[in-house]
Amino acid sequence: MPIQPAGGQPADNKPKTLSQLELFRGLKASTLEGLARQAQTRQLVKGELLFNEGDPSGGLFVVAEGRIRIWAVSAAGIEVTLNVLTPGAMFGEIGMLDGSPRTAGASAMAATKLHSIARRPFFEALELDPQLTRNVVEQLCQRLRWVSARMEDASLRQAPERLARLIAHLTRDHGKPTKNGIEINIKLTQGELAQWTAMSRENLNKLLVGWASEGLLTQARSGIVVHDIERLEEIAELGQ
Amino acid sequence: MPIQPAGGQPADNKPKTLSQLELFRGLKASTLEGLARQAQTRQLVKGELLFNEGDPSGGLFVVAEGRIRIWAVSAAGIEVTLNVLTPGAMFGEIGMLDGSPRTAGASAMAATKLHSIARRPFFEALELDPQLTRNVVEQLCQRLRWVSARMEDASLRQAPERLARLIAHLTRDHGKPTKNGIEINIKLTQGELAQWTAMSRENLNKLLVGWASEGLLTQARSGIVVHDIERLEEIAELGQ
DNA sequence: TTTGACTTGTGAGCCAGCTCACAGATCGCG
DNA sequence: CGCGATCTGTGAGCTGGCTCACAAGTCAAA
Repeated sequence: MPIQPAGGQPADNKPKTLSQLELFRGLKASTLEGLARQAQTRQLVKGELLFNEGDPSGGLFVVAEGRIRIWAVSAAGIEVTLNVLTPGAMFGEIGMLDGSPRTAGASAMAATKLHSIARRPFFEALELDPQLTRNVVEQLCQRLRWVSARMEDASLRQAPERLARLIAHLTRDHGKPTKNGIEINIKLTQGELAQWTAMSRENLNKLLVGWASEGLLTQARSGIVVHDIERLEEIAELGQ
Repeated sequence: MPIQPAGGQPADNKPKTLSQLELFRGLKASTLEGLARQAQTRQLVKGELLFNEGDPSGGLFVVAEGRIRIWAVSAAGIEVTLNVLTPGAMFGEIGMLDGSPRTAGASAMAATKLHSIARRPFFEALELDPQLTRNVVEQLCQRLRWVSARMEDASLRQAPERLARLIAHLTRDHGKPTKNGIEINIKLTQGELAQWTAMSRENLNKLLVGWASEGLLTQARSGIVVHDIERLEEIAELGQ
């Protein structure tokens, strides 16, 4: 299942703040201030678990620095990455809004700084500022479309297609042009990429090596460098 | 991908009206009347296409009688059923809310009666009744959880697990107890079930025949009769 | 009640992608 | 600098689920 970073936030690595979120766009200054005042900041070390599937839901989180992985586990214990969130992305809002327990786990893939907003102040802000409600609906719709698209991917696409789609998206959202291609500087191991695309590490490796030998991309220490984004998108669309 | 009927509406076959929808629960009588007055009714024949992926979005629809199938198509032309909606279910609300084009197709699996509400009157009602906004958010959250769960299914579960999950859910939502088991009287061909669980018709048939020979269920003309729901849920949870 | 069009049941063979089993490359830390 | 630990690269099977190819039911309309 190729899951792309949500929202398409720009990929610079500066710490992100609440006011930069889509969700809070166009709010009254007073509402925004109120929320910011009540927000907590939290620091996670690499690998630290933020919450588990089934935990009671609290507030929503915003990634300020680092990387958060959202995952689910099958009955057989296989873990699949549902999403990897980079600075500026928001998560946990569903649990906050409807109060039901978390449906997936979240943990830090690196040292990560988070902002969090508890349910109470958020609902107070909802009362005070009708724009926030509109934003919430808009964000939910967007999330829903995104998840639905992922679901189609998961059931309609073959492994190479899924991987190509993921890399193409990462290139678009996080790519930095260099002399001989576009570099994706999010450092992900092949194992992490494999979980993300729901395939085995070995299979992923073979695909990557194959594409590298065709000159489509190179694997550098810093990340993948894409040389032929057109061809990659072709594979993403049509398979092989 | 085992997709279960959304919302868990009761399975009786009486025509459904707008006022019975979760989305419209607790509204002022005047709001409800206004919406009802503006609602259109539409009759579809078996197989008729309501909308296609990519079509501009109009209003939302409510199934009054019959059955609507929501589907997506892969680049290779394979069609997967994302959902089958029975009376009382609502769909198309995302397009209505955010105005983006339809992300999946919808067509009638049988003669079907629909109510539809256009964007304009809905947004007017949103202004007039704050309860409607709350309901919208709640419904969106529910839908989102549901789609996410389906996505997990799609990438984490094997074919037998997916099928068992679907049948277990259909049993819960649409089952009628009879002398020797619970009968699911939604008539679906094996081909339709196969699309719904994203597997081949042949594979599905083999699973069904296998389970029948173990006494887990029988295939009757009227639908499937489940004899051993516990065992079925066991397979749904753990595979084989 | 016959006939054509769907459905259901089943076997044979194939193949993408998985697991298992290593070898070599790198990386971070004492 | 050296040494576990973690990644990356690859080959050898295995297998779930797919396609293909029919035979045998069922059902609805003439």
